[in-house]
Amino acid sequence: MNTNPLVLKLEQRDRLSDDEKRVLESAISRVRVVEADEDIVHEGEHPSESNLLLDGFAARYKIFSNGRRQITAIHVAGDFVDLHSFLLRTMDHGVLALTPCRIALVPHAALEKITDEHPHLTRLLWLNTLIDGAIHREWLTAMGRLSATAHMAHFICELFLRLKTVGRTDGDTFQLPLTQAELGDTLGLSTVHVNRVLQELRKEGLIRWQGDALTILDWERLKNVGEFTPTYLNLQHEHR
Amino acid sequence: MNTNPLVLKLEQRDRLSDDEKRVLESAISRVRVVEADEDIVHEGEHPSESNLLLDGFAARYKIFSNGRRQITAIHVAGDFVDLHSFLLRTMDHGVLALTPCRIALVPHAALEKITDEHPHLTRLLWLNTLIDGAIHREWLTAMGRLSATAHMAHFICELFLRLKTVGRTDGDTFQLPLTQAELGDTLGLSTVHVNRVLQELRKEGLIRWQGDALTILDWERLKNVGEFTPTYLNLQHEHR
DNA sequence: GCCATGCACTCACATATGTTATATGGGAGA
DNA sequence: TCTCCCATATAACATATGTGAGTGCATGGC
Repeated sequence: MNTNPLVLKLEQRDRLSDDEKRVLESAISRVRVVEADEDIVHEGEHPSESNLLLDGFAARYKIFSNGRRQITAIHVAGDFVDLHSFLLRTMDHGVLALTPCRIALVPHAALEKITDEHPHLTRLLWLNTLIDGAIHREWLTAMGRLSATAHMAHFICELFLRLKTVGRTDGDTFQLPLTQAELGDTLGLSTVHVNRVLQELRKEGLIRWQGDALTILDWERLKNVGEFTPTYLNLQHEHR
Repeated sequence: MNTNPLVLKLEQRDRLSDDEKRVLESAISRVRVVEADEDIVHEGEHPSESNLLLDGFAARYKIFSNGRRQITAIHVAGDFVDLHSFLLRTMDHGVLALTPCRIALVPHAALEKITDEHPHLTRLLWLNTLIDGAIHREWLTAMGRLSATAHMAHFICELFLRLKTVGRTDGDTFQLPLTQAELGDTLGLSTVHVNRVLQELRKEGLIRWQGDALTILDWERLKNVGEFTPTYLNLQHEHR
């Protein structure tokens, strides 16, 4: 199907042949739905298939014994939430559905077959995990060197662009179905401080956020506050 | 050669055939030396070869306009400091030599050939970048949810284990050739606070650090302070 | 129509970490 | 041997962010 958001995402970065699209499509063994607040994959598991998110929002997370939690990635349609488990084998983190999620399952056996027979497609899947890594690095620098406000602005800019490449934005508005507590776990902040920071962005006229709908009111200024440069998202079309 | 530290590193995770070792070896076009404090790769570049670190310490980093810097990875012998540039194309960060570095250059054309002809070896190279990603995630949770002291302890534990897998430790001692300022850029702390935290770890009898030599005096307690669990380093031997 | 629940929001206060400044000491070069 | 320089170390103070507690508003179940 044309609407597979992974295909959309990959086609932003390189050309996919019809044959490759067919191979990707047929690698899917089945589609399932996971309810909000349920784990898509558990930490410590040894899965035999990877999960491709078709619809919904998901988060990779680690928890400490004392209950503290850190979200290390937010995933949207078109993201392979645990493609790495194909080679890493043991999940070093859990993956949580933040909303109801529609998920395509891709058996590791099918992935192995792709790596054996389709070098170019393999490189694109590899690329996919490399972009995850680039995002991790960007988050690291944002956590380490940006103020809480700047970090929040940066996060909003990133999510907007990522959703846009898979056609899930509506003008300057997108769905942000996270609670402030979840946002805190994402940015490494307390819930109270998340709230403070949001008030500030609103007061400055940079964003509106009501219900699930977040609207960017002033992209230029938001980008500046968050010192956001999207190079790391690799949105260029290149032969890979 | 047997001493290629990348081979050592990969063999910790899966079996490498003699043929694969030969292919890896012959993918190297030449070896060069980079002086301490020089860039191995510049941000924004579009390199046509990747750099495999044979000896020395290197760091991936991003800088902001105002001079603030965040180090997103520390690399040691056996690490491919920019294998991802093969597919990402544009460097979204720089790579700095922290000490004099001996580096093997692997042309992207050679990597492309490997992906065309050696699926299993390709998976192992992919795995290599996935481990980088796993380390990024671990750093994210450490930055977001650990105190400065715990974060430092965690970092020391990780570096020790990574050096150990490539045979660069001496008992409980290893070379840590970073200044406190560089450590600060790594952990997202100020230099002053790095110093405070180090005093604390010393006072607690957890580490000794004189010159470049860092000795772990009490592994168990250091591990506990840093809430360190090495799952994410994927040190298990598995078929991949 | 009531209650329980979860979430956004606020306040007062606590503290980890940043900032600026200065002192000390060792190594590299003249 | 004498500087100069850089890194470590410490102190006094500033501030961003965390903590604990509580309010009020929706929403959904019964």
